[in-house]
Amino acid sequence: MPDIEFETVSQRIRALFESLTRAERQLANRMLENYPVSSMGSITTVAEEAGVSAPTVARMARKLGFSGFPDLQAALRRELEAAISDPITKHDHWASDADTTHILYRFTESVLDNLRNSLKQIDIEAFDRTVSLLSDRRHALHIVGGRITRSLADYFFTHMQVIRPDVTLVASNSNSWPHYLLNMQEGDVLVVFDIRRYEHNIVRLAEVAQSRGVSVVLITDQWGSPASKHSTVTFNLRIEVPSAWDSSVVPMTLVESLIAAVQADCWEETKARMKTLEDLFDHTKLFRKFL
Amino acid sequence: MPDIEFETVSQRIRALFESLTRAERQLANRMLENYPVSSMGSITTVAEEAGVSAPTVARMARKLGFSGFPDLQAALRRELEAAISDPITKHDHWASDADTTHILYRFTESVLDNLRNSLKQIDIEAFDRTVSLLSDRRHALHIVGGRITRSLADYFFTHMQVIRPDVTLVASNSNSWPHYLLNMQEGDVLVVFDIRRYEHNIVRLAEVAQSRGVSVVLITDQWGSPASKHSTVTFNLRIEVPSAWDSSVVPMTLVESLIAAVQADCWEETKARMKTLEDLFDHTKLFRKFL
DNA sequence: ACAATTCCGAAAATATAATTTCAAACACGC
DNA sequence: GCGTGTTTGAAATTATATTTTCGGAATTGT
Repeated sequence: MPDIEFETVSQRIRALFESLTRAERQLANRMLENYPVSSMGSITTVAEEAGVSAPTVARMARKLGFSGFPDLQAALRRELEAAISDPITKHDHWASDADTTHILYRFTESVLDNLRNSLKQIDIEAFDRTVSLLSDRRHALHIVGGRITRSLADYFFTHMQVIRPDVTLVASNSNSWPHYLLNMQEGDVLVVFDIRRYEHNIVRLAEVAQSRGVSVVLITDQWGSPASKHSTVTFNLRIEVPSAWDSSVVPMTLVESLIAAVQADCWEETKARMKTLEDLFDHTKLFRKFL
Repeated sequence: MPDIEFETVSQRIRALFESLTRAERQLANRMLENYPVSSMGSITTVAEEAGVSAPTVARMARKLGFSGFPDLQAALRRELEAAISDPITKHDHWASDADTTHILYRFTESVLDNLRNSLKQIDIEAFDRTVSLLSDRRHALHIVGGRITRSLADYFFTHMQVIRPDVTLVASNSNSWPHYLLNMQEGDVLVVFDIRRYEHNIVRLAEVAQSRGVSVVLITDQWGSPASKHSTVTFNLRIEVPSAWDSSVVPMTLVESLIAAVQADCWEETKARMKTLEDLFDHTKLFRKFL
């Protein structure tokens, strides 16, 4: 039986997380996922599902302050019973307590909404077409973002650079754009990020690029950047959140999905490139491996 | 395993109720009361709580079509898992049925899962504490990221820079870190992004910073960067997705939530700063307004 | 009321779960 | 790199849970 009665097991796991070892953290993560049902089976089952050994589970139970695994389970059952019989069960579950008004909760709800609404509107055709454009190593890829979207462009660039050769990040300072345009060939691809407070220069860049035979992929918001007049494919994403700024979460999700899809398309080459990259890192000792 | 797959245990109990004997009915009633948690303990406990003997419970499990009591329990766990996760998951069929195997769908589902699982684990206290740290204009704020998280750090920096003065983005090239450390005062705040393939240098940076009296806020993954030993607050976020890389969507959501919260805290000052920023943009015509 | 039948739980037998032990693997400081 | 302390799971051990057996109690039909 635990010393401190009013804590839930999940709270305790989170409190002790830092002091847990690798295998224990792996278990902790599994336990918190689908909590608490994922810990309701036998110690063997729980261990297997978390990918650790039974003794690890037993040790964990002790660390959490229980006399053993069965004791922990009993606590979980009591919690579950309380939670289920509680009329306020409707409570969207992941909001542990009465905090539905907390900014973190409202913000996340809003992001979840945006994700669902944006993604269901995306034309799979358009997505696949974009993936082919990005996978085509015969043509160079250029990426550009604006004041805020610069980071997204940078993120996209960092990954694409590993996946394939001939990837350029266009500096966000528009003075040097003519130089970049000079290097864009017919058939090249330009990925443009432009969300509201649309930037005039970016629109012009897209226009010029397209006029020179470059395929323009535009990632913009639900209202649409004027650059869409000059784009081959356009993605309109939801970006509104309870904040003074817009959210880049949905655009980032799209970017990562594209990365995942392109990477799958070019897997053989990407694998080789990643291997080389690893070697380079090892060699230059830029960072050490952990875990 | 039951013959008929689509029935719930409770439905089966009710269907067979008439054919049950006295002791069995007593047990059945207890099982349906506080269903299904009341049947989650050991057979002995369940029997005791229902006021019947263990063999009765075992026989009951067979009557209900299971191979034994453990089999029944497994079925209950599956039911419970489905019942608990469904209301949250709301598989909104936002995809046109056929495409549930498409990478875009799978990726987004995975992101949604990560969001729900990460956010429900965040300690609201820790979040609020971080917001106070970030809102405190008496102390400078430093931000640092690694190879991949650099973009995130940059994104965070871009926004915080507008909200408040004294914000520094620490260059990701570790050669210059001593210079940055030199400028960190006791009481300053350092926000560190470090997700897996943890970077040794970053861990050291956190260590040195903390030893010099700097509050370290660490944003890491579910396994936890070693830097957490040197941090004041740690956020463990889920980053696994069906891709060769990890996802930064959840970290970005946290970053944006923090931005929104800090901005609300410092609203008067932020509003003034945003106004000034607008004027500066107008003046230098760095970009033109649309909409 | 009294067999015949079914039901039920104590106790034994069996199966499974939980814990402990311990040696190999690992991370970490020097 | 090299030794030291920690972590970890396989295997052995112990504890517990589950099932089976079986005789007495309850129920039913006549």
